[in-house]
Amino acid sequence: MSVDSRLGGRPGEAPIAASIAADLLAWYDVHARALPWRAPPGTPPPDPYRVWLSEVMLQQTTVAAVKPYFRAFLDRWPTVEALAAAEDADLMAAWAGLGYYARARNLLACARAVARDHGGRFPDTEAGLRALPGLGAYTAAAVAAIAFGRRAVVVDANVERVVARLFAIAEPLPAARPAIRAAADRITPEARAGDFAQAMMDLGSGICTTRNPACAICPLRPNCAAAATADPARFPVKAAKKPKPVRHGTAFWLEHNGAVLLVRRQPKGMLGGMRALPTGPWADTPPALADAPAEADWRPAGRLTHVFTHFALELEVVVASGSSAVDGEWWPIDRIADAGLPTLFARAAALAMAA
DNA sequence: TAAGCGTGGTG
DNA sequence: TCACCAAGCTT
Repeated sequence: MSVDSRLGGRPGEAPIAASIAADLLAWYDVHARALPWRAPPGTPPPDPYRVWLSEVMLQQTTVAAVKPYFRAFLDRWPTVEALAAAEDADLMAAWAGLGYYARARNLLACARAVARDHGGRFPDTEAGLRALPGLGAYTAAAVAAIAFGRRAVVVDANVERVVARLFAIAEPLPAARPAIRAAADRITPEARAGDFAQAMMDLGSGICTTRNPACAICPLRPNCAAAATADPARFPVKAAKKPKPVRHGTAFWLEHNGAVLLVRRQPKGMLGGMRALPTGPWADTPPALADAPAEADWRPAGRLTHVFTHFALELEVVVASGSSAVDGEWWPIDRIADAGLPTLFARAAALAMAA
C-alpha cells in the first residue's frame, strides 16, 4: 500500500496521520526525556538561545556528549549577547573535543548576527532562522517549532528512520528523502509541533532504534507498516558507503623551558581554526621530517591512528627540544589541558608527554 | 550533487 | 573488536 493511500485512510477509518500524532503525543506526555535544554511537555517553550545552542551542539552528536558542553557554555555565556562578545579563541577552545569545528565558527557568527542585526533576539520564523549561519533545514525547523511553537516539518535522522518504518519506504537513502519528508509533513500536527518533533526524536532514540527496535512497546505499532514485516530494522534502506582511505602525517612536539610550541590551524578545512601541534600535510604515504617547525634532533615518541569521517589518519609523533621556531605560541606544558586541543592533538600530546 | 567535516558510544 | 552511526551544514 502506498504512503498516500495509507495516510488517506479507507472510508470509515480514522485518518492515520491524525492517529499517529495523537498516539505519539500521548506517549510523549508520559515518557519525555528530561534534558537540560528542554521544557516539559505542554509547558511554555524554553529560551530560544538555549534551544538554538543545544540544537547546534546536537548536530551529528549524541545527547551524552553534548550535556557537559551545554552546561559549560550556558554557565560561561548565559545569553546570546554574551556569546556574541566572546573572543574567537575562547569559544574555539571551549568547543574543543566536541568535533565538527565549523559549527563553532558558525555559532559565533550566528550569535554576532543575532546581536547586531536582530537586536539580540532570534528570528521567530523558520525562514528567518534558516538565513542565519549554521542553521540548515533541520535546525531552522527545530528551533521554529521548539522555541516558537511554529508548525515546521522537522526531519533529522531519527525522524527519517521512524517515518521510513511507519510507511515501509523501500527506496534507499538519500533518494528517499523527498518521500520521507512528504510523509513527515503529512503526520506533523498544527498544534504542539515542538513537542511532536521532540517526541519523534525520543521515540527514535529510545524505541525505534537503528538496531533491534523495541516494537513491542512502541506507541505507533498499530500504524507501522514495518512492524508488520519480519524485519522492521531493514528500514530505512541505505546506499553502500565508500571505503575509508588511510592518510599519514607527523606531529611535532617541540619543548623549551617547560613549554611546548602550539600553532593555530588555518580557518577552514580539517580542525579549522583550532589550536594544534605543528604538522606537515597529511599525505597518502608516510612523510619525512621535512615539515618540522624547527631544526632539531627529532626523536620518535610513538604513533596513533585517529579515525575521521572520511579517512583514517596514522600520525607519527616526534619530540625535540629547542627554541628556534618562528611561528606559534609557547604553551606551558603543565597547562596543556587548557589549550583547547582537538582530540587528535590531545592524544598526540599524551603520547609525547609519556615518551 | 556529492564530498568534506570529529568524536565517542554501541552492539 | 570494529564497523556503524548520532538532534546536519556548507560549498
